[in-house]
Amino acid sequence: MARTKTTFDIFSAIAEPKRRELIEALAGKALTVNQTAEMMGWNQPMVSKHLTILKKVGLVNEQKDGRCRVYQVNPLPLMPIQNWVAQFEQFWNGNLDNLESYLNEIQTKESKDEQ
Amino acid sequence: MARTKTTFDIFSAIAEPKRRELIEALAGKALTVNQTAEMMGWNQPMVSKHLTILKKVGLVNEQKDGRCRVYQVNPLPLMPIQNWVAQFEQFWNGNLDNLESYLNEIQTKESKDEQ
DNA sequence: TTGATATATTCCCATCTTGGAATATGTTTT
DNA sequence: AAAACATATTCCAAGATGGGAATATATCAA
Repeated sequence: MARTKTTFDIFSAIAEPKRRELIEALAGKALTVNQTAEMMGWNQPMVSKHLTILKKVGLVNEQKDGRCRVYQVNPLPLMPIQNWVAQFEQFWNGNLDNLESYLNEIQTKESKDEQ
Repeated sequence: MARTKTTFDIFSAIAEPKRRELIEALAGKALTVNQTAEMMGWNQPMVSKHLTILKKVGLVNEQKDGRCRVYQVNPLPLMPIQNWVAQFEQFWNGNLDNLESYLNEIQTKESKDEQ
C-alpha cells in the first residue's frame, strides 16, 4: 500500500529523471561527489542522496580515496531492463511489416468503433 | 518536491511491478477488463486503475465494444527505454573484453582500498 | 589539537502513490 | 423503465518520496 520503494529494483531506481541524468553524466567516468555536484549544478547533499540509491541497486560503485569518494557507473544491473523491453522489440525492430499490420489492425478497429 | 508522477513518462509508468505484469499479460492479446482481472487474479478496479495509467502514457490502446472495453498493448512507447539503456550496452554486449577489463579495473581499485 | 574539507545523514514538508471499499457511469437486456 | 452487467471513479489510509536546510561524520592539513 504505497509506491514501490526506489531501491526495490532497477526499474524503480531509474524512474527518477535526475538519477538517469546522473548515470549519463557518470558513464565511463570516475567522479567525486563534489565534482559531480559542480558538473550537474546540484548541491552536494542531493548528489549524495541520489548516489546512495544508485549504489544500493548496484548501478554505481564507490571507491574511497582519502576524504573523497569516487563514483563510477556499473551498467550491468541495467540488463534486466534491456531484456524486459526486448520482449516487445519485434513490434518496432527489424520487421516493419509486423508494426504496420499492427497499426492497421488498430486503425481498423478504431474506425469500426466510430461508426 | 515529491516523486515523479507515474504518468510523467514511460520510465515512471513501468516502475510499478504490477503494471509490467499487466503489459506482459496483455502482450499480443486483446482482453477485456474483466478477462484481465480474472487472468491476473486482481479485482476489477485495480485493473482499471493500472490500465488508466498505462493508457495515459500510451502503452495500451482502448477499444470500446458494447459495454466492454478491450485493451491491447502498444509497445512503441517503450522505445525510449530501449534507446536509453542501449547507451550502456557496450559494457555487457558483444565486447566481453570491455566488461572484463572493466571488472578487473574495479577489482584492482577495490583491493587497493583495502590496504 | 584545531580548523578546513568532503561526504553522508537527519529532519521536515508537500505531494504522490497503491490498495480496498464503496459508488458512479454507461450499456445491454428484459 | 428496471435490472443486470462492465467499467471507471471517488474516498480513504498508510507509506514513500525528493528537496531544502541543518547537522553529523570522517579525513586531511597546519
